[in-house]
Amino acid sequence: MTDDTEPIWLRAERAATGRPAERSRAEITAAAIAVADRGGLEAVSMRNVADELGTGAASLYRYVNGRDDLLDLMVDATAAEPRLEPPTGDQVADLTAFAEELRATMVRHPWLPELVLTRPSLGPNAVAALDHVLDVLADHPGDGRAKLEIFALLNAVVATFALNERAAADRPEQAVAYLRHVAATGRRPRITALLEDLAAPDDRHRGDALTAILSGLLR
Amino acid sequence: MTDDTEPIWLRAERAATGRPAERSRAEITAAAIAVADRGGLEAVSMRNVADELGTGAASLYRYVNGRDDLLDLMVDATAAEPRLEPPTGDQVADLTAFAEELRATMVRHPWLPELVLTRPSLGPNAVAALDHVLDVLADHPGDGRAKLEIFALLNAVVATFALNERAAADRPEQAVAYLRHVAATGRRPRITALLEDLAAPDDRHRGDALTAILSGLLR
DNA sequence: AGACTTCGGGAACATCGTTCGCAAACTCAG
DNA sequence: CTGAGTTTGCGAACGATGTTCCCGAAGTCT
Repeated sequence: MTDDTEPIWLRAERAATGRPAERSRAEITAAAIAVADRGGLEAVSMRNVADELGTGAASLYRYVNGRDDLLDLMVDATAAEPRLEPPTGDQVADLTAFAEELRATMVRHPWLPELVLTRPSLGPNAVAALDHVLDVLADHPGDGRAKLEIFALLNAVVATFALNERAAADRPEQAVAYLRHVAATGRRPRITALLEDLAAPDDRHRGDALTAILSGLLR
Repeated sequence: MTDDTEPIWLRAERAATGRPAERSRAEITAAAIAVADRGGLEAVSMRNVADELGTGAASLYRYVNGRDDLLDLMVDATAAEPRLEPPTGDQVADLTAFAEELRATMVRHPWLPELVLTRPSLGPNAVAALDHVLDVLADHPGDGRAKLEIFALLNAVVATFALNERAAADRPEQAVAYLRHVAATGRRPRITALLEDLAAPDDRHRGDALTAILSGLLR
């Protein structure tokens, strides 16, 4: 019997003896991701995922300790999607390239930013990505703690951008509705000016902010 | 009848006519925060909050469109806690001071980081905080879009730190359990080295990373 | 005083995560 | 080949959740 308090990555997938399992963790993860891609995070219920697989909901508990495990598996599965190019020597450029891969993954899976931000857990694929970032930062002075911090912040910043971008795209008026009301009161001139800037066309290209952040962090 | 698609801040609180309400939005928000402070976010159910107030669960829907509204109210209520000191001229220092106030608020309300990260919404108190940041950045070149970005990132970074800090404090072994296993395989020397650095005592003082980020962003 | 409107909240509904228990499917020792 | 042992699949059930309905109670306004 495997310890239930261990992360799922350390629990044995199948038993050597007894009736063989009909499915694998990977299949279940893929089904969960399919459901999420189609209906968002809230659609990822045990019953929905089971339906996607054509099984009963209770069967999932043979592969996973609960819904949380499922979410962890989903996150780590997507962590395999970014292409990890060999370091070029330009640390900031390498990291922004990785960040762009991350962003593309999050566009492909709109439910991902929320999970990444809420659920800090490192699975095998996330460790591979971390290893890649450590590779890029090999020549960088500073201990592992600082580099781990950079990795965490890179993920968080990209996820935050992705989340905000999506919110602005899905409900454009809702996002600024209250700001507009505040501006209308005339009591906060700085907010009013801000709204005028938001109305202007966006000529900045994405990634500027991230480059600035990374430049600061790498000192 | 107020439009249900509007953010809650634009919906009238009480009706002018008819039976007067026995409670206020503020009371309900305070009850929800009390429940969350005591039992975490998942304890914030309509029934629990109603119990805290001594009312029925269905009554809450007279004040709020649903649980999501309640969460928005909670977030904005905490946005009033940070003290907003007048700008000194040192932008980075002023922003890190604000960030420290934010962090303290999140320590007081451990459920807050998750909401801040997941739910980008600006209520009256959040707008006041934004206004303060705009005040600090008054002399800064760059349009409102960039400043709004700085505000969003400031919140996100502080919340990310708070979340990770809490996870590390609550389940210290769980966080690195899998990393330790990866190191034990010997197949990822960079991860092994990272773990050794993590074992060493932490001599960096908090806020270094944020200062670096802000310096980069403010160029 | 009567029409009107809002509020409080018990009851009910759909859905959720999860547990239980048992029949079926398989491995392995003898 | 057999039977003991182990694991899997999963229908049924439990408790908790968010939310809606409905109606009596409690006010305001003409």
